[in-house]
Amino acid sequence: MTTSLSDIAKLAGVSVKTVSGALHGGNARMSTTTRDKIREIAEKLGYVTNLAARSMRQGFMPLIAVIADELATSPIGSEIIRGLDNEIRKADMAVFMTPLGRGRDLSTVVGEVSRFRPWAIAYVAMYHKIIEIPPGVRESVGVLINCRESTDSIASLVPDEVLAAIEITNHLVSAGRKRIAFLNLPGLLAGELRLQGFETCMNEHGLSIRKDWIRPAVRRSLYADRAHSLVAEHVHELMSQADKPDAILCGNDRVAMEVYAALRRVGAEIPNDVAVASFDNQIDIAARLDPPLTTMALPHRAMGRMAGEILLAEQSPRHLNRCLPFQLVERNSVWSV
Amino acid sequence: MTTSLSDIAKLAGVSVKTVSGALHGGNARMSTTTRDKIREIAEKLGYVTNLAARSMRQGFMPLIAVIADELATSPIGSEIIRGLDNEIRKADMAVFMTPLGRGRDLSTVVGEVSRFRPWAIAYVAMYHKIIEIPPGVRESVGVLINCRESTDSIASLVPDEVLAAIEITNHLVSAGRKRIAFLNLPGLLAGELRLQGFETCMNEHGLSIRKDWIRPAVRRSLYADRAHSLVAEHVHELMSQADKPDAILCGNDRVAMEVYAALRRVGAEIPNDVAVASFDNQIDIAARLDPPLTTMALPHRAMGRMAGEILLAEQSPRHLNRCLPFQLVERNSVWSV
DNA sequence: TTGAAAGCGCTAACAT
DNA sequence: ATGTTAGCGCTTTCAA
Repeated sequence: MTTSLSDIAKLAGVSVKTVSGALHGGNARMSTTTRDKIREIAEKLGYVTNLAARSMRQGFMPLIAVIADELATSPIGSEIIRGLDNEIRKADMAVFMTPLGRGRDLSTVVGEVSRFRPWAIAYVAMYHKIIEIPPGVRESVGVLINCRESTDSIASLVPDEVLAAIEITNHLVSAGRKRIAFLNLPGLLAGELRLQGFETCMNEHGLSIRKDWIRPAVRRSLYADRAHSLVAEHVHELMSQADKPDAILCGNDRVAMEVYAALRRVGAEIPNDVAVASFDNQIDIAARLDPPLTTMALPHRAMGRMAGEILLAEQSPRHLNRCLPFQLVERNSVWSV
Repeated sequence: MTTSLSDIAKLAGVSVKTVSGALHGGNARMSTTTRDKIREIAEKLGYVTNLAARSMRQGFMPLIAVIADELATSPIGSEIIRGLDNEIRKADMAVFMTPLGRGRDLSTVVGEVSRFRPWAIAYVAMYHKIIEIPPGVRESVGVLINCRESTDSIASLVPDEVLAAIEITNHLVSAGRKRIAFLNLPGLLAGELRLQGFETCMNEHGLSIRKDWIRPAVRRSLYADRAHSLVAEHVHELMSQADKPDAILCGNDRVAMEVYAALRRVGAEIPNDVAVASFDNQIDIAARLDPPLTTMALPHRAMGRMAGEILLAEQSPRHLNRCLPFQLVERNSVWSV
């Protein structure tokens, strides 16, 4: 069926070990002639390393198992994966992604993926949250991405929501906006932290924070598609006041998308009448809105990359919690061009 | 470190084979007492099957490797994966996804994933296309998803674009629309086929097809984010004619999103003045537009599921090409509610 | 019903 | 510079 080292050894008239050294042992010393001969034969026979066999000796498969929060419809996960993949590829590892869901809880799934004997297991949440990892699997999980434990007993990587809110608010203020409304995501950790940042920044600039201009973008606490959006009515109310906002900060790009529609309906122009800014940089949406949306890009790629570094490190730190900065993506919804 | 069958065997005072039978051999006949005792010990020791070791005997790992077209930012892939995952999970297999990209061509990646000895390899394209699989790896790939070879030498699953276009056009016509414009995706197989369906349906209804109402949504042939969108000007032109369209069929949901904005700018209401319909059902967009968008959902899930069936079948068919139907998702952009 | 032993493909330790 | 051997954890054949 498939070619093995011993097949090659037989044809080359050498021992299996020599073949192993020639093909895999980068530092194995041997005559160039034998090495070349072996490689030639391997090539001709279409030899492919059997990693399962190798793992029997090494004790692990060159795999990083990634367990995702929910059955990720989201493009969110893919950026994280890409960052992680880029990083661990250097160590000749591969990522192996599995979703939770439908009665498959974390413990179950950790058990399932452990059967493959991955080098490490990462857990990634689809939105920034605090989670509880069951004690039984706590030792198995090497890093938490986009979430953290309340006790921080596992290394974790999260976006710096507070800083992001400060930066984007700052950006609005630099653009001369003083009357900023915030259509936030209710019941979400991200929303809570961003509100902190928003208030901090407004205070620093000596700008007044109008409590009734800070509103939830959706009715339900979870920002699902079916959640009833409150954007249209909020925008309508805000814009029919005598004292209108000159900027609307949005909980995420999808909220911004609805804000665009609502603003258009009340005849307000973006950004001349009202600047719009947001969080996420969901590329399909942000780049395609008219005008293209200025938004804070989540550090998904960076979280993936750092997760890789942590998992490959000699000494994986356990009690590390890093907040990674967002990146401001300037488009045309804040400055009039 | 990790518990092995022999550890359990020692503790239970039985042979390894007996343990293997008790834990994995569903049909292995043995006394209930030994079986229970073994299972209890395994549980206590936290035994986890080593699939790599098993694969040494079986010759393969219980993995389906999925090679994706491009570094999938897209949520597109995830629905396919979900369908596939659901299906192959029944056979206790797992999916293992790897993207192409940056000098990692198909042959290379097939080689890479083959080292894991997966049960089968699937290839999935991010958009419907005809591809060329290099002869060297043609035997390794078990199924093509969302694409097909020109020679159909590998089983393939694609969306039925023609039928979808017929159905959505039909839907528009049933809603009383007679003057339908089509902002199609240029240079794409999907666009070509959908145009066929559109024309077929219009002809069947005896409706006139105005050539200058069939326009490309973007300038470049590839529908990338940076591609220059022509939507705004097209809509503006179309709507400033005396004889305006009463419906606009869009190449995909992102085009529809821009059409919404453009229609709003010219003061046209959806769906009263102009109905809008589309292809894709990109959920983040379609469900959130105002009004929510009626669109043909791609059969991603179904393609994934069928791919699983094909790969698990005793006799994987090679020369099969199946066109799977889209599903009409009615929202509020066609019928006025 | 259970045990013993071989062998899957590979690498590491020890020999030559 | 190369060969020999053992053994990773599992399943399978052959014995008992």
